[in-house]
Amino acid sequence: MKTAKEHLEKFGIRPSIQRVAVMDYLLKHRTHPTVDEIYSALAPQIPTLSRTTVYNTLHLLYKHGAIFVVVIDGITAHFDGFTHPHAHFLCTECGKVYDVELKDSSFTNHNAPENAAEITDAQLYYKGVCKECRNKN
Amino acid sequence: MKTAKEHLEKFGIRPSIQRVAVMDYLLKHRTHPTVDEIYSALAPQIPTLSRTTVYNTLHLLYKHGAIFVVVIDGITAHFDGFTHPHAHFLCTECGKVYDVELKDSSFTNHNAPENAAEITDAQLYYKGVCKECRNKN
DNA sequence: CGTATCTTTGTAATGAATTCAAATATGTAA
DNA sequence: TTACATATTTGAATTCATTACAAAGATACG
Repeated sequence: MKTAKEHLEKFGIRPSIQRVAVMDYLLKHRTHPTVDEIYSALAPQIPTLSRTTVYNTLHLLYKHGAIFVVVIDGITAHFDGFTHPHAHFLCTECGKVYDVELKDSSFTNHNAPENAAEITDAQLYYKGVCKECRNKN
Repeated sequence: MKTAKEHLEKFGIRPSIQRVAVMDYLLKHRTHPTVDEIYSALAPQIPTLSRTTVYNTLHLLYKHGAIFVVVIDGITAHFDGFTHPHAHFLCTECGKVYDVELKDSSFTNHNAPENAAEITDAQLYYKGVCKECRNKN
């Protein structure tokens, strides 16, 4: 696996300590963390870290295509360092966001909006109940 | 076109004045309005109308499958009274949300999440710049 | 008519996200 | 190295969509 620093440089982003830490966290934690989860995890290592920096960094990473932003629950943004085409599944019971492998990823092109001059992002979301939650009841 | 009242009854929702007004607005305005747009449009006709009622009503309609909720810009929810399968396209310049006709709508089944016990919703979002905005520059 | 239930209302609270200006760090040229 | 411009980080204050909640009002049903 490429290091976070290499990742950033690949996307033309200057690798500051904070940026490397955020990128590294996203590469190592495929759990679609929120800003607060990222901030809380990194704050002990970087005591001066500010929430604003986490926001700034995530915006920057997104703008350069280094991460996905997953706004699936309508409340909080989740972040994903895995940028190969894939969909997401939100379990509305436990709130977890799962990756969904695409067996057919050609649909995004087939269905592209006619009145679009440019498409920068395409996301496929599922909502429902995951098997773990269903088995609990 | 079916009336808003008939629509609500079809989905098992009691047609109060406020609910009919919201449903009617969504059926007649295919612009994916926000809560505030709906509230502002209806407040003159229903002077006692509360924003909370609009929220309550939209939640209820969504729960009964009478409308779509489109959270595409990550900030504000947009509402859609047209519930046949279709995708959405957000122009990041003007903020408009467009309907996207699906030429191939079978992808949702093909790509359904493996660890889902139940799927309640599937949404396909595009982001980019619409032709009108591109032509302005 | 009376009571239980459903619906609406408005205020207050929540909390994710943004704004902004000051402080700090980094890169570059002399 | 030093000096200066630029880039980045920080934290406090603010914004604003959404939710919580309890009281008021409307509706259904015996």
